[in-house]
Amino acid sequence: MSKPRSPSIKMVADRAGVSVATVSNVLNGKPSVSPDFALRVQDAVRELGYVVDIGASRLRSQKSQLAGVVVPDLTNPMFASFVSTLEHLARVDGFDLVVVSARNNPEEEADRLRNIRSWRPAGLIVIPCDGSFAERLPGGFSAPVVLADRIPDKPGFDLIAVDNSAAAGAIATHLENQGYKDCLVVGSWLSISNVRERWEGVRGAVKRLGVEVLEIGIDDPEGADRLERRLRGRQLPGALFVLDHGSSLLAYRTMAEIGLSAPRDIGFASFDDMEWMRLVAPGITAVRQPVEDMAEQAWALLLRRIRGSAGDPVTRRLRCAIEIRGSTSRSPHQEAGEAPKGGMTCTLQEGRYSPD
Amino acid sequence: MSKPRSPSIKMVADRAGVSVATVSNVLNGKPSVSPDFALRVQDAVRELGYVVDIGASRLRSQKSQLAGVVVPDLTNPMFASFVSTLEHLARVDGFDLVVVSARNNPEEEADRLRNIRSWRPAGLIVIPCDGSFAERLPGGFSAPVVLADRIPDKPGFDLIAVDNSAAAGAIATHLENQGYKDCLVVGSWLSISNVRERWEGVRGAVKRLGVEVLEIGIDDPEGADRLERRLRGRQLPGALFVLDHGSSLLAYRTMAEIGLSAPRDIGFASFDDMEWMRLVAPGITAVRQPVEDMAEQAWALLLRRIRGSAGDPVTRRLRCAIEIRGSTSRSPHQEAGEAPKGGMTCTLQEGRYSPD
DNA sequence: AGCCTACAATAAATCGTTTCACCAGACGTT
DNA sequence: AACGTCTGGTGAAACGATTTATTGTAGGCT
Repeated sequence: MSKPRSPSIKMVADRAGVSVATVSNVLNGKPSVSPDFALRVQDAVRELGYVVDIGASRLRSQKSQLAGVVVPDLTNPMFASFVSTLEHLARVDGFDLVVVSARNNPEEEADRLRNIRSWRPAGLIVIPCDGSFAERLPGGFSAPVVLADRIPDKPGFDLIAVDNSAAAGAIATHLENQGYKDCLVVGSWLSISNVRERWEGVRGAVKRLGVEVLEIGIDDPEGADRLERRLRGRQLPGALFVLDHGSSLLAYRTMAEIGLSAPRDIGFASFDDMEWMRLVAPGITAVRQPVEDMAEQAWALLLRRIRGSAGDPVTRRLRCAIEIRGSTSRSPHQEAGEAPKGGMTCTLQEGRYSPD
Repeated sequence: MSKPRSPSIKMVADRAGVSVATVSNVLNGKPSVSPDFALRVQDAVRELGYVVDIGASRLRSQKSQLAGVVVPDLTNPMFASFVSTLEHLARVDGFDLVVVSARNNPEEEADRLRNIRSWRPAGLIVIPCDGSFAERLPGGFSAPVVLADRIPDKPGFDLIAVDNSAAAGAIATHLENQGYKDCLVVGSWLSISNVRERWEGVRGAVKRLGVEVLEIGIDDPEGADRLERRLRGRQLPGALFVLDHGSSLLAYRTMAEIGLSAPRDIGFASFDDMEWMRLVAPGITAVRQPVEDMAEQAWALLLRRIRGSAGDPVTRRLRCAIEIRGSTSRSPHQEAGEAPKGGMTCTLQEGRYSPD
């Protein structure tokens, strides 16, 4: 018993009693094919359960209906919903997606990028692992590439990101207005552009608030130790502002282990507003990023490039909202750890933050 | 200016001064090609930045190095890490993945399944939306299919799932042992097999504990209303046990809005142990599913089928662990809402749960 | 030398499509 | 009737790879 092959266009043609060219014309909605022939073809297609071989189709027509997506980590909820939105949009335009995760590893990213080329995608959407992305993009890659969320060191790419600096600055201003004197800013790596931009946003926004930065890496036990030692030290900072999701989880857990509670012992704010941040009591003040918008814009831009729109690389920055919740409150009535009541949402106007 | 095409094997052959067949032999590590020719080919490959066209390759060799993955919802962290693990494993075996999300919609799932056929994947791993999956699988689909996490109504598929019944039963027993008198069991849809199995596991495990079930759907405002009304009613149940992640988020939020706190006013336990459940204070008692194991086994099984292992469909059940935390505690010292200290992990022995 | 074997390299067929050039016939015009 | 002009349909050539069959060459053996 030999393996059953999928029915080919030739079988359809035979069964319908027409030529393969006619079948192809019917399937691609070409004009100039008579209604009765079209019907016969459609019947044959249905009876055989025929579906086009998209690989062969692309090979001949040189038109790829595939886009590649590379993200640093699929298990990060933000990237997951980025991909999910992207996939939906792409399908609407008749594109399929091959999604790969670089698992926060530049080498793995380079490998995936090389590998993805062999699919001959029409375009790529990439959230790079780090700034040196440009060096890892295989030379002579001709399909358009749109970067999202993070900026590479070298310019020259289309880019959709959020206004990290303004959003982080707004949080810092909020902390200052709340009366905090100093703030420990924690992030994974400053070599990741958005973390760096957030840190710079903090520094640029405040003058009275004393700020200090701590890099703790990604999944790095030594970084976790450094953070714990810092939080156990005598000079506990007034507030903690964490610049990315992974670090937020770690920091919040570390605080709990030490026995620090926000806002009682220390103020706590985070970039990346995750589901759980409004479930804990009190809720955690955080920056909410417009992930769906980012995906939407990235796809729209890529599609334009695929369709052939030339022109200089575009950079677009989307505005974030900030969610003020109990974890940064210094007014006594919030300290009791009452039920998280949603808090307050602030949209940033013109990149500025209106004081509390 | 015409579009630059990717270099083809022919260009490599020309540049190396050999035939295309030789290039192919070198690239596929065929024996019987002299070292100096191999070297010349490799040089040419490097100079041109050539990568094989995987579509053309598959077309000729009839060997697909692609597997399809269909999940109900990519933004569910459990499925996200399932996919992430899968993707890593597949790459190790030289496979690529095309991942699609059905967005909890059976029709969309059917559409994706049809569409994915045109890629001629070597196999499929599917977490079905609901029990009627079998009817949506396109007829005459010849590649092997491995289902994960959820059982279809009709048997006949390879299946990797967790032992829902035993794990849910263990939670119920735990609640009973803690002295709870009755428990409201909440899940999205009992038509989803694992939710149903969990509910049946609860019913089968306990005799003294009074149980009652409530279906609230997925993203259904009316279901949310029903839950809220039930929790505001006079007869507040002693405990709440939520059977899936989406419902857990909703239930926990609803409790907070009403002003109910666990375990003070009501016991609270959940299937699906998510990051945030040990971050809130007190931590939430939950079933921890072996997602990575599930992905591993699913991939291993699919690979065996792809390689041609015949035989009857296999069903494998993996054992869960349960995390006992403060949210179901009736001993007074935990009520204070102290820092979540990790709680206690229980591995289920032989599917039985040893009492607290 | 003559013959057989083993090895290296190649030419050509093939996979499932799309596309291009062409063809037969119907139709309209003078 | 002779001549263009559509119209609906087909055969065959690509696309970029792998695989099979074939060729040429060198070496070993009698």
